[in-house]
Amino acid sequence: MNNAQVAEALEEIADLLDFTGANPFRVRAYRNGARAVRDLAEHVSVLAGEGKAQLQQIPGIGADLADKIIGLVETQEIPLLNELRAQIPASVLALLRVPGLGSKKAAVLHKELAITNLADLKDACEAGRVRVLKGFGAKTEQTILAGLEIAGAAEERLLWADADVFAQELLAWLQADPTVEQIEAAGSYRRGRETVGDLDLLVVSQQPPQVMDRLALQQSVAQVLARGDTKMSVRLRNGLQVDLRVVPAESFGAALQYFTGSKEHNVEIRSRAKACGLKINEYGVYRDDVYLAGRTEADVYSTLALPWFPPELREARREFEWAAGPGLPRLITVNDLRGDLHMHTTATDGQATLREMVAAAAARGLEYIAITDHSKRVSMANGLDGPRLREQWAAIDALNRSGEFPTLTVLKGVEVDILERGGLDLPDDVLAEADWVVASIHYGQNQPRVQIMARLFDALRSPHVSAIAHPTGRLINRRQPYDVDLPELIRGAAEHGKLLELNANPMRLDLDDTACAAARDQGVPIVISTDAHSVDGLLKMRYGVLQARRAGLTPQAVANTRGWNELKGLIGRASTA
DNA sequence: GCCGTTTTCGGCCCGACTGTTTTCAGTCG
Repeated sequence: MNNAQVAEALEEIADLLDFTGANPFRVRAYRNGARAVRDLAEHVSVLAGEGKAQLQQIPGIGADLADKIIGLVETQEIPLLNELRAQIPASVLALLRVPGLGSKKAAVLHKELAITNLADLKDACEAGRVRVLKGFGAKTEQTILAGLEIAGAAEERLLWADADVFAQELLAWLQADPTVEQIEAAGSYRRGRETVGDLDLLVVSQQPPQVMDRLALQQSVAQVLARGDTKMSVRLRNGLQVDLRVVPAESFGAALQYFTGSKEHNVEIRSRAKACGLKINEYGVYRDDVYLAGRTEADVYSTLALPWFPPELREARREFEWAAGPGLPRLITVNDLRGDLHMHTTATDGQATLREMVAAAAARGLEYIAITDHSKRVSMANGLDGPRLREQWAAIDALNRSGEFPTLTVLKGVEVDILERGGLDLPDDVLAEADWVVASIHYGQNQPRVQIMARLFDALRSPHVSAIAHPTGRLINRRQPYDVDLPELIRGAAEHGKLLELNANPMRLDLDDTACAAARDQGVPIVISTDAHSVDGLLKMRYGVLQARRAGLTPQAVANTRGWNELKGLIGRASTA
């Protein structure tokens, strides 16, 4: 039973309790518990084995949830969950995904009309049976029908990189309005989440209606969902919802703080404010209704004796602990990175030649790059065998010697496949000649965990391997990662002195922020690499950096902030953490 | 159900907008 499964069970209890009209704070307690377990770097099942007291160390897990988790780990079930499932069909929970339907209205639909799934709901709306219910009306019925389309359309969150395109477009569009004095995008986009569910835009203007009119005219806006004096919501053609808030200048910082979130971070902030006799809302910080601050975020935080938090840290994980103790980490930036250690060329499945990649990297100011084309097992990509690889390495030697790119060192590398039956795809004598070897799994991804781990440890034990590339095999929104025991992999990397790669491809980011933080805590250096298959691919570094920032990584925690000679010294050196 | 530099009980962030209401509940972020 892994953390995700335990978290899912607690989340399901929260959903079902919510549906039954349970105490909302009890519902929230289950949700908080689920989140705490999901964010845990260790195995919750291991902690459960060590006893109740261990589990209760986790913030958000009390005596009751600890018992339930222990029971779940031991018996694979939670009696409360079984009872709730018997009471409420699983398909009913789908109703909660319809925008505009919360637990209260959904429960009424289930109870009064015996609606158990989305198809029932559609029928009932079309037959006019919903509008006659108490608290519902014709308008609600229409809202539900419109919402059903969205719920049905497999509501997918946008990748941050895709949301970024729309955010920049909308910001530029609104910026052109002369009454717009300040503008910023907030929400999960500003926090740099891997995926973004909606965009929050914040504007200072003396003329809110004019700004709202302008937003409605933007070419990608399909529909205005709601519009008031200060707030407007629209839906873009691609389905993305955009919320616009117009606030006075003295409230801009408070509103930016508020709408950046996360929700959990804000709950903590407001609780603290309340404890000091202050009130914080999106308009400012108040004592007895007297305005104290709100113009900038730093002003707001300083009323609570807190530092300004980089948005990437605002998840109510460890930022408050850091603020109270050692101070916030100096987060890594793109400019800290001096090399890129994973990229492909036309020798295998890349779109640019060796020379083109090298020229682009030099133009970007990188000090070193490793060319890491695929090995022969990856036949679809025309992977390299020993002779072809040595041929490429000879070309790299010649390029380095030529002096054509004096500021850039090109390293002889390879992305060697970890074979299905274990072992590496190239002989030791070839790998021994490389400057840099990343090992990764491409085939046999459905194998059981023990087998996957055995293969990964084959790579960790090889004296020639420098780093494990895409250690979880995750593809966001696409495919389940392979079954890897991440804490064990991190321990193995620490023991054998290997690095772990954070793939900067925004569709991969296969070490999530929790995993990055766990590696940091175990003293395993992270290497952020683009895995570029084209010249433009080299620009993706910033997506990986965003992920590293969310994990609170400093430049010291990331290997390729160092010069190549220093980085080389990290490989094979067992961690001291 | 969790939690405690006022508390082991009584709190738990706060406001905008909508629709169905004649003063407010539900939903959302």
